[in-house]
Amino acid sequence: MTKMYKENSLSKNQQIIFDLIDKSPEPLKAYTILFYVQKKGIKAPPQVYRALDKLVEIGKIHKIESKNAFVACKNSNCEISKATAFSICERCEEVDEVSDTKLSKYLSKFNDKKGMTFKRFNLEFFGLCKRCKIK
Amino acid sequence: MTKMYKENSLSKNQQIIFDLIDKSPEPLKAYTILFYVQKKGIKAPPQVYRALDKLVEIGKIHKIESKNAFVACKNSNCEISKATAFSICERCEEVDEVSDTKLSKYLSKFNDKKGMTFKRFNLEFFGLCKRCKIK
DNA sequence: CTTTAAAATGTTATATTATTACATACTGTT
DNA sequence: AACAGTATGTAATAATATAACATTTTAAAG
Repeated sequence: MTKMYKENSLSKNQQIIFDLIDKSPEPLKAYTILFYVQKKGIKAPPQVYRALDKLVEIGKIHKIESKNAFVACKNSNCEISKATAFSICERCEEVDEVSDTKLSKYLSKFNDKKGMTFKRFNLEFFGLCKRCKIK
Repeated sequence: MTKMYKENSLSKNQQIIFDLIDKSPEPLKAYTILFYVQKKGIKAPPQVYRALDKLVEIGKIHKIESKNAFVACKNSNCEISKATAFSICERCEEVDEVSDTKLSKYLSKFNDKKGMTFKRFNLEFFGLCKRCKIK
């Protein structure tokens, strides 16, 4: 019959790359990740991209599309990357995941006029963070 | 004094590239654009990217971040690219600009908890379009 | 404990997307 | 005519991402 595979644990490369992203205070790009994990034996881009793809798929990380960079998911409530929202400071480049249940519900229920059925959305807000506003 | 420059007309390259994008039924990528405009004398990537940057800046086109592709703005009411929303079919790749005043207002007024001031947002919905749902 | 399908890995090469840097020309105001 | 801002042309290269193929690991099922 169809086999069941474990869903919780990460593979070696996935774990290495997730740990790095999770510890990072800022979004990491694929080649920055590659640079840092070379000492751990991950030597080539496909290894990085494969792990990233998988981590995105299972919702452990998100891709910030406007920056081609990746952050760990801090919410447990963005159900497997179906509903993501980020705030991005245009000056200091700080990125935060916006977790607002109302917003998330509002967008998840949104139906467009042309009859599309939405499975997923990604929202990116741009502006100035608290600190950068002052300066 | 500070000079005033014209704000309405596009330069030659900008016009060529805008026309191409505007006529296209689908988002166009930079190198696809480059291919099509070579017969008009635009030969190198920087020429394309510069025109694209400018057209985005003045709100004549938008970038679909998840696809690295560009579409013409069909709304006159997304005030200079400050508030953009798109629906993207995951099967046929069709992209439409979502113009929903309520949604736009809701998101423009959204304030996050960390005190950021938002100037702009981009929202991308993914799912299946009407036609692809049937198949 | 062996077989097996799925998942993950390793590796080389290459494709795609985007920018730097610098020289030149055009545009419209003063 | 002088100028400042904008746009253009061009070559080179940087940054991001995938294709293709061989091999190995994982863990469920027999």
